[in-house]
Amino acid sequence: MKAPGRGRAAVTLKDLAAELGIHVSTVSRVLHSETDVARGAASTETAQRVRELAKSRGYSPDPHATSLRTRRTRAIGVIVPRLSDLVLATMYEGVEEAAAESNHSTFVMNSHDDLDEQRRKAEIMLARRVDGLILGDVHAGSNLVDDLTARHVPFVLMNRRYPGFPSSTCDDTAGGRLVADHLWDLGHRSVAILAGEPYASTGVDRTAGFVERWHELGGEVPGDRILYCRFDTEGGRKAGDELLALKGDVPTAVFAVNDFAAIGAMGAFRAAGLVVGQDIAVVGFNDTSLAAQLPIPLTSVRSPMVEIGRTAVGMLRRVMNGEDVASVRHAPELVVRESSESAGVSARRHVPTG
Amino acid sequence: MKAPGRGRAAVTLKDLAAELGIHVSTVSRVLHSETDVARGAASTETAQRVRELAKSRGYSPDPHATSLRTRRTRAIGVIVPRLSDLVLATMYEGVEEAAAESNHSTFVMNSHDDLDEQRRKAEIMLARRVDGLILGDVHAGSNLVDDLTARHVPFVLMNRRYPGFPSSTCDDTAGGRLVADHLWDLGHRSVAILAGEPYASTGVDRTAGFVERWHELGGEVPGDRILYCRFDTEGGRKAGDELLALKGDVPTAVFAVNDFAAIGAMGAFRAAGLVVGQDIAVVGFNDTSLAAQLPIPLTSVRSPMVEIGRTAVGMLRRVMNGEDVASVRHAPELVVRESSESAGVSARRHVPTG
DNA sequence: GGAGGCCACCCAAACGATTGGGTAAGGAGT
DNA sequence: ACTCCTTACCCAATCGTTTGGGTGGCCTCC
Repeated sequence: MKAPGRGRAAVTLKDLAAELGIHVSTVSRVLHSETDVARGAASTETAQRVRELAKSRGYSPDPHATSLRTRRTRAIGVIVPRLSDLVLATMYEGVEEAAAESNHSTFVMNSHDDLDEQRRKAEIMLARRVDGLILGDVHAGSNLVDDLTARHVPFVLMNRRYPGFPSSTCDDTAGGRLVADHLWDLGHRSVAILAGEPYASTGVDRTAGFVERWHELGGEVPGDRILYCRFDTEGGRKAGDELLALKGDVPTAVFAVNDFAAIGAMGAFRAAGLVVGQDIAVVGFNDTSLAAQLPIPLTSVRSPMVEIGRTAVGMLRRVMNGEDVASVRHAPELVVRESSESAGVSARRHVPTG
Repeated sequence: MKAPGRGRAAVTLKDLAAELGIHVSTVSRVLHSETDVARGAASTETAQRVRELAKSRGYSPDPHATSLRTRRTRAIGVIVPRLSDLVLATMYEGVEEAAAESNHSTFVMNSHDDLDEQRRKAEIMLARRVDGLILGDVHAGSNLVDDLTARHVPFVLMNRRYPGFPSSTCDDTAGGRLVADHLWDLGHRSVAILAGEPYASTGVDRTAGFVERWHELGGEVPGDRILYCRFDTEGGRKAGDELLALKGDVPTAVFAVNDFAAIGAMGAFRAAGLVVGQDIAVVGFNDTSLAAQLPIPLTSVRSPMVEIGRTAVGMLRRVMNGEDVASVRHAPELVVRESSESAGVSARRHVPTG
């Protein structure tokens, strides 16, 4: 009669030791150092027997006993705004892959981009005694990073950067510049930016890169043509509607710092009778799998999301080792599609609104 | 001089006990039973002092020590095909919420819908000694569920069902029937189904529900009009192209068992010169946040994804308690939008392909 | 043939929390 | 005055691993 629902008493070192008639510490040492016979812990022959028995009994070390003893868990915590954001979910896939390769597990939690929740989730992770944290949701000006530093918690940033702390991000500034060049070359001179949330470096840097390059080229971006918005379709839709409601001409091109916002904006434009790719060019960011498959395929800046996640893990491992690491900004790449293929000069400049 | 990168020696029960001059077991008992003073473990006064000190020192119990002793981890493992699938990511949000409420942590891993990887990930979770598993990626006919049962691992299914095992899913059959009624009422008589992967009960049930109701209404669905496809835009695009390449008339309505597949199909239709919502009706499934914001808003069946995740946690807790639980099928709801608003009778029946 | 050096192990103390069983002091009951 | 009960604690084993430090026996070397 066993406890209902729970079962399978795991095989322990002690079990193996007893069955082999040797001491548990010997077994431990043999199993611990995979390759060589840990500093003469046992004879080659004994080591062989140990490993065979361990395998046949399906021994797997109890991670809690190990952690208790070694003070490390081989677990890392990941906090993202929300996994239902495809961008973060994809980065997390990279994190999971890379973590698995170095024999680490990952905990992931959603902070919903809320400052309190970020803290709360971080505390939960630390209470779980993770070895380090990857923060994918850092807010500009948040002091969480300072607090974690003061507490000597090893962590790195992902997706969004924060000056002075190591981060694995896309080179968002460069991405913004790519878009500026592209639209300028097409002849566009009147543009607007759906800039994302002001607390996220992603949107801020993409916008800044665009504006910087646009100025270099001799263009200008009026302040009211930079609209903050959420990083999802709904946010893009709203910002698109706002843009159309502004006094003055509708711009001939729109740069949305996120594919989903771009999709939402495309909906708004279409509802207003504009044909995207013809009357108005739209460019997104991240080149999510959707972009290429949309009814009107979306021009977008490809960011290596999986790689960003993988890099974050590598950096975190180094930080956990006490090394200093430098931030990595992954190079983006522009992928031109139908949504911005027509030249700006041929685009309608004056659109009757309403 | 402290170890680089790592730090903050956690305060332990022993520390508290020493400072109060009482025994560690007394402290444990006081802190353990939140409300009452555990079966007279300490005086009200002492209990008070203990709790105050614990709070001021920021005591948080070492989960590994606890797990080692109690043989339970308060962690549950979640396996999904991929978190970059918005549907699963959203369900996972429900899981995370509900788990947090009952003081459980969650590990989540991607199996990429690969049978070997499912097993591998499950083993990793079990090696981590999770208390139970939530499988969001079960394949029809896979024997993983039987193996887990044989090993007395508590688990429940989510998203996809498997006869004979408890699952929290959408009532996919009912969802399929809703779509059949909707399209039939609009006058459509020639339909096709993008049915998803044959190993996923979601697609299979949605398809079966549709076909069943369609037959009841007097319609028919030729076998070659049921196309299997991946649950993403690319899969939908391919299946859409295949559909258009079939001999015979293009159907007037298409039911894609997944919003992303629907979006991909819409791309294929548009590329072929068809206007979705006019020449051809398209209906998706899940009513993801994208559906409403698309340039051509997509009719979709809303499934309560967060609730499905939450329910899975509740069920798993009961299973872990050794209780028997019944599967839950959450009721879906049809949300009609522009992509299927025009009547089928007025839709073009003969489309020149190419 | 004695010193020294492996070799192949064993011993035992941790790590932090839980928990079944004490036990001493004080009061109540008879 | 004796027993019996509470109250308010303490004791110690235990969970499974890790790891610094032994310790015999055998071999080698000069």
